[in-house]
Amino acid sequence: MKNTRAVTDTESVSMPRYREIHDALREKIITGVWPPGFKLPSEPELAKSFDCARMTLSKALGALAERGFITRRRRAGTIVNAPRPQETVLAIHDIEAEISAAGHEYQYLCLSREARLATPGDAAALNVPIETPVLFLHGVHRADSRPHALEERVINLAAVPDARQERFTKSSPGRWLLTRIPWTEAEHQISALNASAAIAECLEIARNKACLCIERRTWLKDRSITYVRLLYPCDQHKLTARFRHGKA
Amino acid sequence: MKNTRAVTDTESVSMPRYREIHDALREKIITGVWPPGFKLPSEPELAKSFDCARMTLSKALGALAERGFITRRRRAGTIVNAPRPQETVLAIHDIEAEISAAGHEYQYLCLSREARLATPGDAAALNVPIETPVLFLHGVHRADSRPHALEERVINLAAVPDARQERFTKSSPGRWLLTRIPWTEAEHQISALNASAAIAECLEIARNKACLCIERRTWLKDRSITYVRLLYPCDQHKLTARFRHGKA
DNA sequence: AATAGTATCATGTCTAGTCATATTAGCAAG
DNA sequence: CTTGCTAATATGACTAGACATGATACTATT
Repeated sequence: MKNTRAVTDTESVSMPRYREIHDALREKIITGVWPPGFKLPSEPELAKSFDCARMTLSKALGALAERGFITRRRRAGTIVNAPRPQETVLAIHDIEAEISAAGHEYQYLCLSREARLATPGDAAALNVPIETPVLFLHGVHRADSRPHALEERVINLAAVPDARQERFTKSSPGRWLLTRIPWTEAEHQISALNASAAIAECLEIARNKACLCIERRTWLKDRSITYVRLLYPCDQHKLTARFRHGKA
Repeated sequence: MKNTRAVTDTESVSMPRYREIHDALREKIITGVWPPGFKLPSEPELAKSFDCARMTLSKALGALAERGFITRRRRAGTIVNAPRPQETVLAIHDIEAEISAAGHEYQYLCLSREARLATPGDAAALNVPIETPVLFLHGVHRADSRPHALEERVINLAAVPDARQERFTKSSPGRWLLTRIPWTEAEHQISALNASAAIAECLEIARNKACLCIERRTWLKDRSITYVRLLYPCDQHKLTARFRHGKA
């Protein structure tokens, strides 16, 4: 059978068939017509009811499964999953882009830079053996010459030897790494803390002011690349994350 | 041609062919052999070099494209993308599960409950017209009878009429909603703040102590379901998120 | 030289079928 | 009642080929 379907009235812009099917099935699930635990009809049956090839249908089911709506098991069939714990995608941009996007002038100010063998603290942060060569960096990100965030970073020089040549006096190490070094895995920890005297001074805020703390560790295939701790004064930054089931 | 390939020595457990291909191509990209901007060979060429059908190869490319490694455009071909801004998946469990998982005894204590027409504040939080019927809830989550988090919630009764019947004196509204009401979209905002006197009293912490603040809005297909603001004392909670390119 | 029309080509989608494999149900033996 | 075998079955992977679509490159015209 050739692809001779008409564009139905509900799809103003022609969607691929598999996406139509995907959306139709998703509808059944999120409206509760097919409740959690419900076993859907077999692929051949569904394919027949949608008047398409089994592979087209399978593609739709595959997408639903990838998004966690259903579980497909051979022989057992396909069943509707219980609603997931909330999940959300957090995009963490580099600070320079963030500040520029907000229409402010960006500036990085290096407070200290030291190439050294990993101290116990460095080793724990980076998750590397002690005495691995690392680069320790401490600096402030500024927006319109006011402190915006404090950065403390450890770079694994064994994994990123080029960093030894970089001075990082004016350009932020975040962007430098981001554009040069690929990564496969990242871990973030987000917390709050009261500014210590030292932190307060660097950020020009009152002592004890609440700060948002983002810690990030990045790996390239089991190889630790960098650890960074970013501190934002509470009234200067807010992380936002949006998550949409399906669509994008 | 039938599927007569031998299991190669690098794949101890037989992986699907398309995943093998996916991983092989990903390798080229993350090691920089194919740098950003590089145009890959055409699908028929790659299919030939991997000795598979074009569709199998296309499936591998499709997965890479979905993960943001490449961009595929008709006629133009497929090109390697620049590294993405860091993205991470944040799983936000309901607090009851969180506390139970940590081996503590969970308890929810309702501080106030009021069904009312949306005040301007409620309307802004929920993103609904003013005077929509809403349920306002204020309560404390406790772990081993010590305060763990403060919750302030507004539920859209027009979208969740059943909530009117619920007392929420002991069971947390979060879990109740999570298990009953499906959702399609969620937005999170994460920030830090200093505890006000009222907050400090509810959480039994010192005034001004830094707290992690999570605000969440949930929709079911353009229909606002609930808004919630959770406050965690800084030393009691840390959000963690991990992201792996590829694999799962 | 600028522009409009056209040919071409790479990806996008789909089909109808084959073979592979995990899992279950049912049955038989202990 | 339990254990282990066997057959049935639903999904998983794959193929070879067809047509659709959109972007580009080329060509002819003004």
